[in-house]
Amino acid sequence: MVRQEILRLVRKAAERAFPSFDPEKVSLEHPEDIAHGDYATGIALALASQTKENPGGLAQALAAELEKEQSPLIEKAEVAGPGFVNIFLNPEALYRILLDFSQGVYGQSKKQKRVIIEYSSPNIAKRFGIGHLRSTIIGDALYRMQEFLGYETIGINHLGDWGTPHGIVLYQVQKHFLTGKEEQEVDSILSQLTVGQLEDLYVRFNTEAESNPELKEQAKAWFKKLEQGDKRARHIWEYARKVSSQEFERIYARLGVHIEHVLGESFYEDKMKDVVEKFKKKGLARKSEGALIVEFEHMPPAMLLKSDGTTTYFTRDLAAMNYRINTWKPHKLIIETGMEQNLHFRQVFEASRQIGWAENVELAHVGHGMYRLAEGKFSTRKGRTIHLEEVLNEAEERARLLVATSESEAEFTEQEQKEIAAMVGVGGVKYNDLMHNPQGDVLFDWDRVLNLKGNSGPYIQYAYARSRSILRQAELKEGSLPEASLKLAPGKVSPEEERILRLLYRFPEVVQDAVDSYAPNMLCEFLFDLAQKYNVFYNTHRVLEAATKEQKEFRLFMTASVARVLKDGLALLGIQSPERM
RNA sequence: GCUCUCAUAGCUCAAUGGAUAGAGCACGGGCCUUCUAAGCCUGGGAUCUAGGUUCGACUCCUAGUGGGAGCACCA
Repeated sequence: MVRQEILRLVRKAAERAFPSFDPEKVSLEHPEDIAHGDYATGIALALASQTKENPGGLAQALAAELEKEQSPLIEKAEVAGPGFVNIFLNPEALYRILLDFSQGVYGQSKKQKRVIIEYSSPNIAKRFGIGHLRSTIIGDALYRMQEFLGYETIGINHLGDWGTPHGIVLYQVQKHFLTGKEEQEVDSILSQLTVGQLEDLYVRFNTEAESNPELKEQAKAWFKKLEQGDKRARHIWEYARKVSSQEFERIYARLGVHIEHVLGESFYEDKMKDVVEKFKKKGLARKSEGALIVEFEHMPPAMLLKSDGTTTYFTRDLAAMNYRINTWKPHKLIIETGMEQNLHFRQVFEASRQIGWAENVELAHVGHGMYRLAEGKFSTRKGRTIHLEEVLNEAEERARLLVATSESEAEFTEQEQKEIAAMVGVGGVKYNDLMHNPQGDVLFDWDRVLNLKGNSGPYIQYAYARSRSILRQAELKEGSLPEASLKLAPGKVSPEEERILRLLYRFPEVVQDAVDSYAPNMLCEFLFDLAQKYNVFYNTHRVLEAATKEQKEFRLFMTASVARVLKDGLALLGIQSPERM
């Protein structure tokens, strides 16, 4: 990565110029205006305020030391403004980097660090709602970006398949479908139940329970039966889990998401007893009002066992922590869920540390905001949800209407139209989710979710399709760009081209930043910026009819680099790039 | 009541403490005989309030206002 190398050089120079300055405090940024260079550092300013020296003089000293490094990467370092040192990259080095990019080589380092990420984690017996899109897609993007950076990444789908809510489903199925039936009929009755029906039963229960709170006791009793291994409870539960998993797999396939391990809450069923024992033995658990709790210094307590002896999700998540850390020995464990679980995971992490499981692992909870309706909020319990399939169908339909009016070189067949509409529709829905900072809520608005113009997935896909169209018509074999195309230096190329060149090389560092801050929206931003700059170039200059052979080759080279980065960048977001649209 | 989180243009979002706060949507005006107009150009518009820290604050601290979430038998 370019930034790492520049940072190293600036630190070395700073050590010589200002021996008292902590090299760790060296800051590096991309100036907004490219006239201010590719990188800039304001450390002379920071230092000057401490030593009361002239910041301009300090900056001069730093720039001089930096020049002495004679790095092939740096063309010049100059002092500007109140005391910034602006660093300009050497065009030739830049070209070499971009040449690698055009062939998909990004200089990723193999760090061999192992990272576990838990994401998606829908509840069984409910259809896949728009709300589950966030965890699924943010998690998927983080997964892909980490792999890109060279981490060994393990994905886990922590299916919500255990706990009292499932008692509701068991109770309802028994009451409405199985009461008074013969044992041999049960299988055929169950096999006709759909996830939609299970969800309806759940919603109905909650409505009825509002006027009849006693029902909740029934649900609890059924969950207890399940936990104790009651045959009927087990039977219904297994069926609900199976039919839900099939439904989820269908959605995942459509989203292009694959999660290696499906280890739902029920997987930890037999591992919880041990967890409870360990906490008791270490004196970390205490009886309170009949329940068994763990206490914390600056947080409310969390419950290991309810007064009826059943476990809670706190118990299960602790068992999951223990299992994952023992099984995979990760350097880092990330859990992606809604932010309403922030406190819960702070408790789980703290408890894990108290008992000594987390000594060699960094724990991170990424809590995302939820989809919000302008008129109020979604609630599965009350049946106010938007199912993801509905959204995807509508998005694909809108994309298909646009594809039909495409000005692409050739007509699309029916099949091609369908494929493109799927890539564009699904890509648009995903991008709309990922472009938001995970922490914030996302206002659900049909027109926005299905937007195919402006800052959207399809906008980036469109820029890609245009660039590919040019490369096709140039009949260029991939990876066959001649070195001759590198003769044009920045400064000799147009501003539209230079802006692209000085943006492209940042791709890997943007991915790094997005991973470090768990924010795929940073990559969205970058790709949109790049697509936008390419569109500006596209509208200002010709590639295929460039004035000189040299210029044409240069523009083809740049187009190939842009195409590659757009495609690979979208892929990290889990979005496909159609060759034509 | 306590804790966490958010507050930037009419709307939806950007901006590791740095140089003139950027986009998109919407609205007004332009650009297809030329590589895809899902595009480009152009115009108006914004940091919740009051203090503080800093050479420098949208960013950090304190208080307040407003939205969201959580706070033991739901997950």
